[in-house]
Amino acid sequence: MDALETRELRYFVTVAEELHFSRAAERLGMAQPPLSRAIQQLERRLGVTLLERNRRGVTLTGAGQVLLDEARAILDGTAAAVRRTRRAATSTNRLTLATKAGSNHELLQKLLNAHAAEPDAAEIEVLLCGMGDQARMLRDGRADAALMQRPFDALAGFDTEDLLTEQQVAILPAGHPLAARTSLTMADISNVPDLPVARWPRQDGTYEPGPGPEIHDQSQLAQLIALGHTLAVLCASSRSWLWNAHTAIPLTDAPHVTTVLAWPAHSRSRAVAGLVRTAAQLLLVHHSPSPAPRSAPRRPAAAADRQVGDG
Amino acid sequence: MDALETRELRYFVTVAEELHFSRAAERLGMAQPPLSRAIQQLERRLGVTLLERNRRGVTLTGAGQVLLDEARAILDGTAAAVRRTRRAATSTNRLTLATKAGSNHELLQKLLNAHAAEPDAAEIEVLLCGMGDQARMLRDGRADAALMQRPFDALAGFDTEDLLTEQQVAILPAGHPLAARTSLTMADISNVPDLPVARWPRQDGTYEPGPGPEIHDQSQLAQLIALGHTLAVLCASSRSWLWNAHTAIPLTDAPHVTTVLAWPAHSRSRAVAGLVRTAAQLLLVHHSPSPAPRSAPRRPAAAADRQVGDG
DNA sequence: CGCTGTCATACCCGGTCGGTATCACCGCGG
DNA sequence: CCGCGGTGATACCGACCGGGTATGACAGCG
Repeated sequence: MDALETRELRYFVTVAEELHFSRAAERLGMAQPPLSRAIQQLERRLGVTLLERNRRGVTLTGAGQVLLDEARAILDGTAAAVRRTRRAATSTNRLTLATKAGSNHELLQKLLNAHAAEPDAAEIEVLLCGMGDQARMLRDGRADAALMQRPFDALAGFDTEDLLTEQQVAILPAGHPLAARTSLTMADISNVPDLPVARWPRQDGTYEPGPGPEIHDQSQLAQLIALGHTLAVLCASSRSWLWNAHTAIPLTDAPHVTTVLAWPAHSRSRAVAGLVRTAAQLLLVHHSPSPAPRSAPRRPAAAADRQVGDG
Repeated sequence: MDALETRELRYFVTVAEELHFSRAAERLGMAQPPLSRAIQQLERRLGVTLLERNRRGVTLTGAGQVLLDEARAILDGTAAAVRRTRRAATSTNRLTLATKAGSNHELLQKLLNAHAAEPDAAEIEVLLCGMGDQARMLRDGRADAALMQRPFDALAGFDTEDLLTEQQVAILPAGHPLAARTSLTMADISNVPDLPVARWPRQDGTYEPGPGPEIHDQSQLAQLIALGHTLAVLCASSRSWLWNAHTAIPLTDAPHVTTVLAWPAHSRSRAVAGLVRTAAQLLLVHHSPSPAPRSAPRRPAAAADRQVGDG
């Protein structure tokens, strides 16, 4: 009745992407007829038509769109499962921490120091990656944990531990008139004629249109600001890598940014659990206790936060 | 090199659960030799030993434990994919909302009313389920959205929209001495000799040991409290279903409970998006604007919250 | 009205999945 | 010490099914 072999999902995803059986078959390295048959079988078993075969082309039905999303997630999941399993077999008591290159220098340093001081600590390999890549690394099993930022990064599907909340600041070329101000608002900087705001890639790697330059990494951004070609809004800890030619001005009305330690929601890795524990302790040391009484420092293991009470 | 057919994962999970090839084969409705061979192939392809075959029994290796978790998630995912696809095919512009039976009556009512008033609103089927079942319903594709509570429910893997944050209250039998108080603390109620605190099931359905009765649903709890056999800690909105024989006393030091609307993180359903939108509007109407400037009301569609700025 | 290009159908072959029989090994008890 | 029961592994075999080739049905188009 139900089976959904990954082979079928691979086939379906390819066809759904190409919307063309012959091309899909070519991409899959097989002939077109067996591919058609496989999709037909899949549709028969599900009792659902996934593709509308009109004259001149194939289109996805609503159900097909749903299955496409699901299938992609499943295939990514299996690839991640392979990687995680292989990594678990080869490197025990090691762990890969993904972090944005050139971001949160000090926090990372503190975290690594604290963790190294811990007895029986796992060896940490730091994986520097581009802008939104931590989520992908975490999702596909190339990393065990990551430093990410709310609300910028997509945290869905991860457990997180808040590490540091900070204001955002505007980074301007030092000589610019606005650089003399002691504070700014979003309105102040959103329409400066000679300083278009820098544009970051979105989740899918594309950029929304706008006058500002497209940013790929932090060093490029630093250069562009120093040259007076753009301004950027960053979290306050970015001050650590500013140049002399830069000025950072606090933004009063920009949303706060919270740097979090994130890990796959169902992780049971002892190494990750250890890192989260040290991170939580780090938090207690450097900040006042959180205002609302928290249930308990979350551990990745059981996720069993359920306590007393309910409604 | 890598493939991971779901058939193999099913086999591996069964063997890992039974830790016994013959029994696993029996459960799978097949003979033992092909099962052994399938697992061997899997291990060879992964290049990882998943099971340690000692004399007298089979044990999981570390990598095997990792793959077991991953495989379970993948298999659950495929089952959910089938359900979601079938539901998408049959019922368009319908949506199933899972909620704890007898909980958040008023909020649910408001949400449904607001949504019904919306033009072009999807038809909502309310699925009442037991204590922690909403997460499962959401995960396995039987529901499209759910009302859940932080920090009690496991929200990992879901996108959420906060709806209502409230204090917790202690529910006591009306005649009890403590019922005369105007407020209580957790310490006050944790060790009342004649009123052990009620125990709820954990994620896995088991109960942690303790003197109080094991609670299965809200009506049972109400009865037990009225009889003077237990007390319970619930969120304030539970007052709506209290009996005359009950008294609700605010708890000053219990963590606040937030009721959230949750949906699968990658959902692109238009119907869910509509519900989330009305929920967000409901929020704006009934509460003051949130203290911290939020980026934007999150929509399930793109999840593209990434905006200006980064670090 | 063929020509082209689409997906579906018909048919065949070979790999592989699963079954049966058996082996190798170990612990145990007579 | 030697069978006996019970484990998983191996050997072999048949049948099914996944894949290939050839071809059909059908629509758009020059």
